[in-house]
Amino acid sequence: METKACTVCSMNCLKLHGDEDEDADRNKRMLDSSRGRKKDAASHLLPSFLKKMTEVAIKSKLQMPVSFVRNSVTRIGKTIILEGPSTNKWSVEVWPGSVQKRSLEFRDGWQKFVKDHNLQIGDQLCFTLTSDSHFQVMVYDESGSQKASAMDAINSTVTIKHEPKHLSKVRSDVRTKGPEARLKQKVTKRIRIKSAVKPTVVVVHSSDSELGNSEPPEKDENLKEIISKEKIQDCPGMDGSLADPKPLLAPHILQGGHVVSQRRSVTPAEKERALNAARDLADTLTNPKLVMVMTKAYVYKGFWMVLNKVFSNAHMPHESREVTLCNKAGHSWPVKWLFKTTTNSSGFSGGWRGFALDNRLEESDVCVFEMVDEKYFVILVHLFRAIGQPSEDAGDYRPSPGRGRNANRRKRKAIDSPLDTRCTKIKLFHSGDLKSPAGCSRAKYLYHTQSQEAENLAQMVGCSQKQQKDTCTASHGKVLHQDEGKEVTSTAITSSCDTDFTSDNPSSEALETFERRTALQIRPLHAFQFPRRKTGSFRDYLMDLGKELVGQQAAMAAPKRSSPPASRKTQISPSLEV
DNA sequence: TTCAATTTAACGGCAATAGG
DNA sequence: CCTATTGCCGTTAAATTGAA
Repeated sequence: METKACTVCSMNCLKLHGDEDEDADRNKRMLDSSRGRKKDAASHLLPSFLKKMTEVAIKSKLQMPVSFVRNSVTRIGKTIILEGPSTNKWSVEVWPGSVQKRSLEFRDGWQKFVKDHNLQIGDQLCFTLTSDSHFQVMVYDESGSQKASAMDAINSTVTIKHEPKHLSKVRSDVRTKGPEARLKQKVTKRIRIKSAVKPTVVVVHSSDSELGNSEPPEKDENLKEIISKEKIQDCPGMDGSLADPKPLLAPHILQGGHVVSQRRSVTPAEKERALNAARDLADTLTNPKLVMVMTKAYVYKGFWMVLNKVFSNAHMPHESREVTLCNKAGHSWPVKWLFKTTTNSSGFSGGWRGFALDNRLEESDVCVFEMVDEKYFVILVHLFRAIGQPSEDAGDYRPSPGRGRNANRRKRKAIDSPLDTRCTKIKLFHSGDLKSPAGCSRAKYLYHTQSQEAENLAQMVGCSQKQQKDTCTASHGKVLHQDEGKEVTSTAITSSCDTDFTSDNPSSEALETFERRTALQIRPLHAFQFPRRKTGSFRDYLMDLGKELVGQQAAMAAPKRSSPPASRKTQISPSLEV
């Protein structure tokens, strides 16, 4: 029987991916607007970067800025199109950066572009990513004037490769040739080797939040219904015409972890308008709701989103736990809710930063937090921008891999996971019949999964909790950062332990089941050892330091600030205890 | 409410080690 | 000698806390 997508699903899919004709139209509109043929307020929001031509850029390759690549990597394929001021196009291959590995470089085909545009050292080029793998390039000379010789440049080869039509293709290309290529190759290689020696599998528990589970709880029918209804209302496609996809705001620019707003200052009238629009919507909502105007501390730095005390007490959990924030496009972000009894300033902590960045929140924007599920604490966030459209912004902003450790974890999960996308960590160990020392793989080689099934499987193979020393962070005497030109040092020694679930004696039946269901070869662990290395000089230093600290505990107990709460794991590494 | 200090945890880099 | 593996060290982003 033929299965057909329902109307709403089809519309959402088209809104998301577009179709060929629509893409062409959309691209054309964007290009027109960015060339000034047609005024479009959204044109300045397209991701772009500026490059001054150097000798290297003239002779061989051009490197994209790391920050640009970081924010737009999913939109840059192996082959990209450069559209010059003449509107002619050049096909250029993109390679991982040879100097700055987190960057990407224009290589094959770039020389042709340089030659055809008669580019010289000092020329300045503005690259605007107008659609996936499609850059519009403006060329200026050293004085800042548009370069006349580039205005009518002709592609001397006219062998433009087809532009990627689907994002999935682009992502595939990026995975093959992008900056993550090395990681993939390395991991793939490792998997092959591990398989060859029949690794033992140990399952490690991990929370959903840690692994960036971005889907709302399945039982959240209330939210589904709300979003579904609103999508239908929002989408003119119900009458047969598709909605014109609104361009999304460009990702925020970060400096030192803080957002550097690229937006002009907001007028009092605009603030008032956004607030009124939010209040108007709030008045129509039947669920518990809270209207909040964003401040710098919420969305630019710190990212500590404190909620109104009355609302918190009435509707938020009276304990610290994970909640789910959703935007109107239906995407969700797991966010840590920190309940503080002492200061009465409970709020969103871990995860809120990602939500704020992904949804391009800015100061003076107004959020209406609508509690759509008080059982699972699912909150729908309606966004009203101080600058821009007067109505609610229902832009299709999605959880991004972001930056930092969570980002890498998500990226790795996407690349490596041999299971489905929702399973717990799988840790590979050598089997005991290898002559090399048995030892744990390092965290960076862990597989990440998060399903209840995998957790059950872990128990099935007889896993038990095991404390395993993984890392010891010692910052004593090291310069941590600069504070007003003065070096600030830390006197703390901290250690952290991974809590793993391992098994010394799993049943063969359980292992077979696990092997069958995970498609991984596993074998009982005969010897579970962590060989210790020779004592190094730094280790000696730490040992001495540990002794010293034990003798000076009284002195250490008087830090600049009050002592940390008992829950904190401030301790000297077990290996340092004397 | 804001913000700086502190803690936590991921992971890159490197060196030691083992095996071919 | 080369390659693969793995433990340790150090850095850093993100999370958390409490004082101002």
